[in-house]
Amino acid sequence: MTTSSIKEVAKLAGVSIATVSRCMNNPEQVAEKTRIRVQDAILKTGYTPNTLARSFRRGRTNIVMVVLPSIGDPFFERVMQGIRVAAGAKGYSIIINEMQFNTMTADEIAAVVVSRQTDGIILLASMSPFGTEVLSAKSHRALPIVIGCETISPELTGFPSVHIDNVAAAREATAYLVSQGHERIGLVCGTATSLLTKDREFGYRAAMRAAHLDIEDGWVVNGDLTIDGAISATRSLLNHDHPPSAIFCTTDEMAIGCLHAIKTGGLRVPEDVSVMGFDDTRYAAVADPPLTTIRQPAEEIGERVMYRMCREIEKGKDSADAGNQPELVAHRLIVRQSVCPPRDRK
Amino acid sequence: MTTSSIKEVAKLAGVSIATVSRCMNNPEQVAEKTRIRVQDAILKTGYTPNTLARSFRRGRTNIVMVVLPSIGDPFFERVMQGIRVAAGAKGYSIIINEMQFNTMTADEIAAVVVSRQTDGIILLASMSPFGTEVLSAKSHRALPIVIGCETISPELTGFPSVHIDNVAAAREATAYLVSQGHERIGLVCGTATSLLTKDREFGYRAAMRAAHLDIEDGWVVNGDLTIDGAISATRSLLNHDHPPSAIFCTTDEMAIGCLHAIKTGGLRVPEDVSVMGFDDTRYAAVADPPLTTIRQPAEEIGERVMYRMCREIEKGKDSADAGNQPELVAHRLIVRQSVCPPRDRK
DNA sequence: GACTTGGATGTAAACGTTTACAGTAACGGG
DNA sequence: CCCGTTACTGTAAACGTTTACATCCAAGTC
Repeated sequence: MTTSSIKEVAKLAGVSIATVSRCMNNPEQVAEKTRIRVQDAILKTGYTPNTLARSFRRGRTNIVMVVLPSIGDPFFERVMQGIRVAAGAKGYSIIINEMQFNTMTADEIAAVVVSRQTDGIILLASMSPFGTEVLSAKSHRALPIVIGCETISPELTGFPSVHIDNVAAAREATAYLVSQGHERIGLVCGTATSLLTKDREFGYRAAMRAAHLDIEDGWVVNGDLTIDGAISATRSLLNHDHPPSAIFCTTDEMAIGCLHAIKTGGLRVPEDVSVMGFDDTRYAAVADPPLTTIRQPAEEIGERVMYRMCREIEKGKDSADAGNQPELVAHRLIVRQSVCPPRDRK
Repeated sequence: MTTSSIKEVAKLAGVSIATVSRCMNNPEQVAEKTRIRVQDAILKTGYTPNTLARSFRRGRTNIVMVVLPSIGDPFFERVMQGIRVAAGAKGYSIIINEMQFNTMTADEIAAVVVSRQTDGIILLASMSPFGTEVLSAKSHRALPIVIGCETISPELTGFPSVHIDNVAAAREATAYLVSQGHERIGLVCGTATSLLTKDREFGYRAAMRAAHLDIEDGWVVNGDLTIDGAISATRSLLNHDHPPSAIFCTTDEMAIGCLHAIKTGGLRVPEDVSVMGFDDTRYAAVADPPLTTIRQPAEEIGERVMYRMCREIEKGKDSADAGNQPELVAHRLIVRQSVCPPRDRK
């Protein structure tokens, strides 16, 4: 059965197509009795508007795309949760695009931008400077972009964003380790493309400096954001001439791998080595031992990012881009059992 | 700067818009020298086709939607991986929709179906019978639906699908527990809406029957597919008058919660209680102890589902629906360290 | 009763493509 | 030299909406 269009509804109801269209979009403009006649006709024909035609005509889709590093990340699940409630409230649909490693290139994103399939893009993944270049060069028309979670990098300045203060949070986490008596603290950090973990690294270094503690060569090592990467990173830390008594992982995901590597190496957490995570994903509390970590208000970030996006879309092209200060949200240190004072206090 | 359309390209190149269109879609139909002239013009104007207009005109979007229970699920991440490579190879984009608990209703899905925003739907989540009813009732036009992972339920018969044999896999898992000497085996299963975990429950029961083992009241308990749910489910199992010596969780996610509940209850895994998982997510190998589990070839499922979808889309409406046998893929028992013979062999 | 007002509806253009069809020019064979 | 063929290109309609504008009619207003 072929799908029915507005024309058939109009014929059946004995009105023009304009009236049918008005019934759907501005019901208050049409007289009550014709309105119910039209609604009857809609029911009878089983009519549903062709979204494609509508978006085409309107020039907007009411869809926003969110780009995230990877599906299956327990942290972004929480962010998405927030995005979804906000989107629902404002009548937007969201589609998700994964930028797994190199799966989705900046070019592809730019293609989406330019081809007007979405009204805006929420970036939860960091893009290489090259990527953002492409993005701004190609998208002549100002398609709204809002950044979430990610720290603002120089190239991204000018885009609105909402995130925690990653530097401060990492400083705090490191300071907590120091306050427990640790002096040899290692870092398992992310790849160079992940700006936000770079910020955390920066915070860690700042805290170490503030505490007048040295960072020996080989104490900060790349865990590449995966469990396996964190495992080998941790092993190299444990094999160090002066192995750290505490390890700060810039991500809970990596902390999971870190715990595993320490335990399979025959050491105990936290008695032999303390471990600190970041994010507070749902696995943090059930890790063995439960992870001491930094909690991000992920749902809140999601909601605020989406609301911000709505404002961007609605304000259109006219108003000048004033007040693009990043919105900062509050993080929180969650103390569980993966950190304790070092054994060999010297 | 306003976005350029095919018309401007045509004007600049001194040809008609039809020729420009042909250059993009059937380049072989246009003479070489005009083709390069047009391509020059495209470059100069920075023209990119308006996807919305194109999809509208063509009546297809080259987008398929995949519906999954939840973003942030480490198992579906692997399936998505497979889907993505297949989609890329065939020139499709995919958009993801999460059916978190009741977030996305069958009605909403049906709306997408009917409003022609996608060329097909891949269902990785089970839908209630009610849901599928809605789906088939509302989608007059035959929009392709392919089911992945999920077992075929009676209501879904007729839709193509690819998945493992969940019943057999669960039977095998249970049989392995039995082979290790366990006689008191509990089950932490999913909710009633999750058909596939129901199938696993069925397999468990079949294996118990085959081994002439009783299932006492209270030995199968609903873990509701979450970590927290599994924790309370496990606690109730441990408080049972005759607590099981082994627990089979129909999902690795729940097994993680199960491990945690056992260990915080002061018991050891596997010495006091053995635990068996299902899925082999990336957390299984780094759990403490590493989980013995059933591995699903998730990437393969994804790829095959997507290829199947392509065939459905391309065959169109004409050919009869012959050969909708579910495609079965092979699972595999992965033995790690969360299962050992029971202590108190009787 | 003529004139204004305003509410309800219809008419038709427009959005940016694709594509059936028609048209043109060049060319080769008779 | 004419005709048919081929290769290319242009014309215009169509896809299903939305919406500016025109039209119509009933109800006031003086």
